[in-house]
Amino acid sequence: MRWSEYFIPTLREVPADAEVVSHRLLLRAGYIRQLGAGIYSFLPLGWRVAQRAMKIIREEMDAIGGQEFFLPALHPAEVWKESGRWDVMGQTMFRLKDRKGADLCLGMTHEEIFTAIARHEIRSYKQLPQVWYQIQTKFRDEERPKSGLMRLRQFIMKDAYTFDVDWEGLDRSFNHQREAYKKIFDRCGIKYHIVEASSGAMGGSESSEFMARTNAGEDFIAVCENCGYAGNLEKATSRLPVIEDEAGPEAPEEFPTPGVRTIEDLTTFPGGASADRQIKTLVYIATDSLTQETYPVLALLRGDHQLHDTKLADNIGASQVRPAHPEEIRDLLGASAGSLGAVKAKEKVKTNFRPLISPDATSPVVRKLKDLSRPTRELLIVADESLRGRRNMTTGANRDDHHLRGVNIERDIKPDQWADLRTVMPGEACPNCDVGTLEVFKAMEIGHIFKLGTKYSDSMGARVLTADGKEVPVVMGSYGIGVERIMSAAIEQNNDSDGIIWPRAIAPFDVIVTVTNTKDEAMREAGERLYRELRGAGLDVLLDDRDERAGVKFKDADLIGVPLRITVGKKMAGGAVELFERAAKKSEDVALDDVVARVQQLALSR
RNA sequence: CGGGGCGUGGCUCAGCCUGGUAGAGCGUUCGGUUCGGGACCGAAAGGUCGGAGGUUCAAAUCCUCUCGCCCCGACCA
Repeated sequence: MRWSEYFIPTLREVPADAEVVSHRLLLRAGYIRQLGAGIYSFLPLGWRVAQRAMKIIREEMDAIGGQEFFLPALHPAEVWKESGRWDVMGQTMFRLKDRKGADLCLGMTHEEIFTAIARHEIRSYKQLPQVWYQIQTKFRDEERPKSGLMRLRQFIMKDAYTFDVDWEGLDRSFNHQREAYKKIFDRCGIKYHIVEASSGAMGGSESSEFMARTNAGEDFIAVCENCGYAGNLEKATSRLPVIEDEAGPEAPEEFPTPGVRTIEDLTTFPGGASADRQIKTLVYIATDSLTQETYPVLALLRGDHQLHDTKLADNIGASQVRPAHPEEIRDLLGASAGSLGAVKAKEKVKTNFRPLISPDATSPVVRKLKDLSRPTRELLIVADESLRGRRNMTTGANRDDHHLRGVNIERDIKPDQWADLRTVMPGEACPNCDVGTLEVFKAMEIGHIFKLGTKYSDSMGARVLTADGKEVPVVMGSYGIGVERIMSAAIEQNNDSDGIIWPRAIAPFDVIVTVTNTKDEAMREAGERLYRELRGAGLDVLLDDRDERAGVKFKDADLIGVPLRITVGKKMAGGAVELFERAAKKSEDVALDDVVARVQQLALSR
């Protein structure tokens, strides 16, 4: 392309709304423009990058036997009602009605649609496995779209689905996808970690996220620098030193602790205890993911540990959990936060305890309409694994300004459930190897692969006959990659104060030829010749033939981030041009006749 | 949805508190000088001050409502 004819509206000034680097640079370099919150237009440069990323994805999907489909983005409600997700997806789903008043939605993912095809057409194990994928626009009414292309309401996703006759087949399919994902992100020049993750609303047994390290990310992951263990903080664990407790008294002893409200207060209170010898008691209100009942939960942790509420929700089978309000706590246990404990807590709970209800499930706003809320199930007590076997601990007495010492967890509390509830902290020991410690940092989810199992085939009736004639639900997997997130992550990880530094494979052009002075006949002709020859060699070339000052062209070239720049300028006198590598900031002089070979050598090493 | 912020030429912003002729820089156009890291001089075009209503002799400015966008939180395959 000739820059003089190509639409690349670069911006000298930083758009006010752009916060993160990738957003700023995509706007400034003329790749995208915003249409609304979380809705962006790709400009020609941006669309080139997206297409390059999609090409890589297609190649790797096809390489593992993937077959590309193209499914509708507009879905009748029926399929979603069948799987049960019409209700589960809540406000995040864009919903609309047609002229007849029928419910429709815009697809936020396509498990239902692919499953609907599979159940009609696939009857026998002989037709399996199948690997189906598409690259499609998805719609999600995010409550808070943000950070440019990182959290969008409309975005492009590659979603793949595998169908197998059994779980062993799923394991194989899952691994194929996993390997393909590695190749895709490697080729896109993105550094990432594969982490265990919570499968959330997708359902299923196991999932791995591909996380690109960047401070613009929204997730935290823990990574062992020694063995490579990595986990989303929703799942990550660590190894703690064992604590040996003294035996302590026969039974808990209550003692007055006037003014003590926090773990910290109690560590300094005479007769108190260090934080790791305290039991922290947190009151949560959980919503059961199946029955939608709400009920109170006591989450027990060591005093110096932090609860991770996704872990709590996952472990107790809740669709959501929220901290109880002060009046709920008092209502439930008869004391205020600061004096709470689980010893004999169940005896204290009034049978008519009712949580406050919120106007809708996702709203943190709670109305005082207790009379309308339903009576709840019994109190559930869940204790973090790190408390197992602990004794002679100190905790609240469920009486304001009083605590208990000498508490033996198994003897005095008998939790209903043990679970991993605590948030991993940086510097803790790796759970997977003997020597490593964990680092915790921010990352962006660029891909997610799930073993769905039979969740959708069960609910939607996708069954096949096995070799021995039995009818079984198809075992499914689902695998997503966010195309825009590849772009964002690549930029977040590869930029400098001058602009974007594209990894070669997804750069909009392989090389830019900058003619410093287009009024100079010799320079212009050399530029034209290189443009012709480089394209002839199969390269994507951008010729900067604008009538602009050299400085402007250099700035723009750096900003849009093309990996190689050929400067046709004053060195033409000696028959040479300058070859500049954007990433390394290195330049070399190359004779005009050698340019094509040299560029090919550099550009095709991608 | 809770909290905060912002809507003024294409972009970045000032003006608003204390009501009285709508401004600057960048960009754009034209002329000239310059020409390898976002040049300089001169001239010009370009604005329903997000929208509606109200107060007032008079509203970008004060009040009410509303729409949009951004940030933090909550939430999120």
